[in-house]
Amino acid sequence: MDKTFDAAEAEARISALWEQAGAFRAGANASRDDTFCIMIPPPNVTGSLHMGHAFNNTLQDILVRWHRMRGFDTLWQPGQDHAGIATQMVVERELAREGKRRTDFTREEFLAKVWDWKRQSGGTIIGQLQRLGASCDWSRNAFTMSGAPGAPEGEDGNFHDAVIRVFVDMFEKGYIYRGKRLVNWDPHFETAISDLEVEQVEVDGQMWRLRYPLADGLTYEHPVAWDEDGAVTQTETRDYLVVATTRPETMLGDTGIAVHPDDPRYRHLIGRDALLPLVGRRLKIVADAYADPAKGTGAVKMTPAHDFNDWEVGQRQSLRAINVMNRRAGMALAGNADFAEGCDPDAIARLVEALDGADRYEARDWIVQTARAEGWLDGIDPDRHMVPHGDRSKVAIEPYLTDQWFVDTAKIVQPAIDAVRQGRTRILPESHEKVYFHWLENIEPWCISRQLWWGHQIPVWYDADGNQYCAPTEAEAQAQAPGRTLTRDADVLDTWFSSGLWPIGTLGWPEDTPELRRYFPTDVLVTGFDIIFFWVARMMMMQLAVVEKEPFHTVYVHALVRDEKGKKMSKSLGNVLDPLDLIDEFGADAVRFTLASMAAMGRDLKLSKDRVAGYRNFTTKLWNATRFAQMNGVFEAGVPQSATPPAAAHAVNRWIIGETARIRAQVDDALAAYRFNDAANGLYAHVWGKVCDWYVEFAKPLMDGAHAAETRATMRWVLDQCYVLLHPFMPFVTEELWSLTGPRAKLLVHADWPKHGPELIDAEADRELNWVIALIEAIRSARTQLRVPVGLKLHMVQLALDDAGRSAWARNAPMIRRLARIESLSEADAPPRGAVTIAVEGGTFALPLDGVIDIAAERARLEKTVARADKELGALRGRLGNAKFVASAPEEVVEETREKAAALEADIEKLKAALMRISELG
RNA sequence: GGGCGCGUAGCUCAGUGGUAGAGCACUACGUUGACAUCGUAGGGGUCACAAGUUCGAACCUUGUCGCGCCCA
Repeated sequence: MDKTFDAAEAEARISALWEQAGAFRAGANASRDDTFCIMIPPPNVTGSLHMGHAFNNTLQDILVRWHRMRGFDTLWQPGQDHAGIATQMVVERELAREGKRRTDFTREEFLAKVWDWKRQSGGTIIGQLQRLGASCDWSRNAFTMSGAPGAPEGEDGNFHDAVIRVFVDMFEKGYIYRGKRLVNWDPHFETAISDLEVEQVEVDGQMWRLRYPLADGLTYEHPVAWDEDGAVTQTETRDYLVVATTRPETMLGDTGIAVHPDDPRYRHLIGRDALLPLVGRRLKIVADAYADPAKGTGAVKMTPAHDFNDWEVGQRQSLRAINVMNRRAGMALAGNADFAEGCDPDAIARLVEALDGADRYEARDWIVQTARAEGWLDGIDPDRHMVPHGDRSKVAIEPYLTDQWFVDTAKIVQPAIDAVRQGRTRILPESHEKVYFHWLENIEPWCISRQLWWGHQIPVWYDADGNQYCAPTEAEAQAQAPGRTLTRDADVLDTWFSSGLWPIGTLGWPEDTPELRRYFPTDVLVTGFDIIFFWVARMMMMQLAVVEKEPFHTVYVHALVRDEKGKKMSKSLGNVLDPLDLIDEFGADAVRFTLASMAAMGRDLKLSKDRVAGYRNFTTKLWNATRFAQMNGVFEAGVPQSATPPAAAHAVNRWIIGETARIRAQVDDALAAYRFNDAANGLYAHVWGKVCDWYVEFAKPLMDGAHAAETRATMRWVLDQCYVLLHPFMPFVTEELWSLTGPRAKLLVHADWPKHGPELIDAEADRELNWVIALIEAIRSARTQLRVPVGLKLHMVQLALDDAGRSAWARNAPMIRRLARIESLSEADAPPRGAVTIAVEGGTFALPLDGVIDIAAERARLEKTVARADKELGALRGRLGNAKFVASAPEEVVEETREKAAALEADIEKLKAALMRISELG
């Protein structure tokens, strides 16, 4: 064996080995009826692996490998999401390089280009997940557009069928409708997007105050001076209202002005009119509590077609909604009958001339300048406010009035709420349940139509009268409309509509496949909280609406590796951490182990490269423990290799066997509770802190002599257990070590997970080895502090020792002597002159160092130790002296405290005696 | 404005009532039958602050300060 594990060389080879063996196939290694199924959160087909993916998939892989090794019939279903906008964007960008636009092609031609792109670049993330070691059943890789019309060969799954079936099903149940509503319109992609795809961005903008004249000679009194108590002392008469807006360009669509019904300034104006500057449209002044008298002038202009709040007010107050924009957020004025209605034709002509087709921001400038020139600009205030932006396009979203398809979420939300409320699906950590409930209980209709080409085209046809025919195929739609000419709705469905069906769609639904019967409902969903609404809640609603079952019993919501762009990371590290770079540098095992060890529930993780390096060192440590074993004949043919531990006689061997049983239970408990960090950290402490630091050292002197055979057998078993238990976390190095350490019936990926329990723990061996370790540590500590040369072997005197100590010494003397560098031991009643005292449970030893040690240093050492012990004893006695403590604390706590105090007292006594002696010397 | 969360060693973080831990970093020493990607020993924290509950609080309650995220 080399001195280190060559991850770069081994990982590809081992990946290929697993793949060849079909090790990840659904049901591989199954030895029982229980199934375990995880659906991968499908990454975008445009995506490449970032830290969030690495984290998410590491956790899934740990669960999957753990279950597979335990014999569950396991399926980890992989796949990608077609990512409508993102993918169309990527392909359009490529076309733009050739100076072409999407609209230069027919829809079919364009879609063929998207499929081409998908074939060439869409598999990137699969290869990256494989580098991470993700043990998905890649033979079942799914895609949310598979089977769509125009899909090339090799994309012939039936996901499209599932999506269309669900749409038709939900349409027929009345869960889906088409309606004219305000939607979030992305003027860059020229499509509607859902609320969730909108980001609020705070921008420094301005608030423009505009004067709208009152019609018919109306006036009102506007306060201009106040007294100390805020009462108005002076007013001025105005024949105009001042309204404030951050978006002057929308004023062309104004159809009213809202004032608060109780606002005394305006009460007499309610029901009367103001006049819209520029065009002279009469604006009804309406009373609506939406207008806040304390904000601005208390009069708010209403633009129902271009603002969500105004739309609500408009609905209540029967205001017209006039759309003055086109799909690109330019002004749409020419031939706009709604806009022209009731306005002065000359004014309309002027505006068409000046603004028709102008971009919204140009229109804003023109309107502000004109207002200033014409004297109705009242003023400008700087204003910091939130502006909605498209999460993909990064341009400001327009509330836009169009016909769109909606899921009437109110009708399907309740079962999704009940499922979690009643515990059929559990969300971990629980704090996220609140978020889930809050969103679902306040759910808005879900806009599912997108004005894109890449996606599942809506299965609805219209006749000349606009009647809707919803059916899975054109023929079936036609059958509903005999003799009529039908045209299909051009829009496609929101990508999340299809990924909402991921659990059933990937398993073959609507067909009744064996996989669907076997693996659905699935078990656990592992995902980041950023898509609880996008995906988790919608999957819950849709699965319940379609197949009336919860798609999974547990949702494990992990924290985010924040700042993908590295803002926070750059502070400490100076750059972004790319998981693939990290894998190149440290190996996939180290990256995975790092992520697992930091996966404390509900807390973000900030990765540091040092930490990854530390876990790379951990793989080396395990590697070298194996290397030691190999050099000492542990893997020779004569040494039994077994899943059950050898019947060992020596306490050292019995002890480490018990420790192994402990860590196995600890790992299982931690994983069952999704405490990945506890499992990983426990394994780290076991392998490094127990096996390498102590057991391997203890074993060295045992490699010859009476216990040689059982020690080799024990070490073989203990290391095997390390490989098995670590495998879900570090699959590559463990698989490699498994193959290097003897002929094996199966790959490690399919090795049996141990079931051993507390019966392997030998309490006596445990006590004995803990005593031995404490003694060695005490001697080492004393030696270092007294600057005894490391290489110097010392004689030691046993002053007093109880029976347990004596037999522990007898059995473990070679280990103690070796690790503490003790040459010989003699007994005496009193310590020799100038000796250093070593106090352990049940006894005292002395190291005669007259002439070798610094008396003052030893006195300082003892004083420090005594002071520390005294302080602790004081605290313990304080507690024991408190009658209330003894009365109210649990008995075992009191008893434990008493024992601790007694042990400390004994220690202190010994140390003080030693201190007396040393003081006499100097 | 509402909600959630965080503030523990120099750094990154564990720790859900019994008196504080890990890794890294740091200091000293070190070629002891695998490992310097290592070993041994060590230094370092009034657990943000304040009040309360309790025999006992990093942990529970309330408030304050600071920070982050989500939603309006």
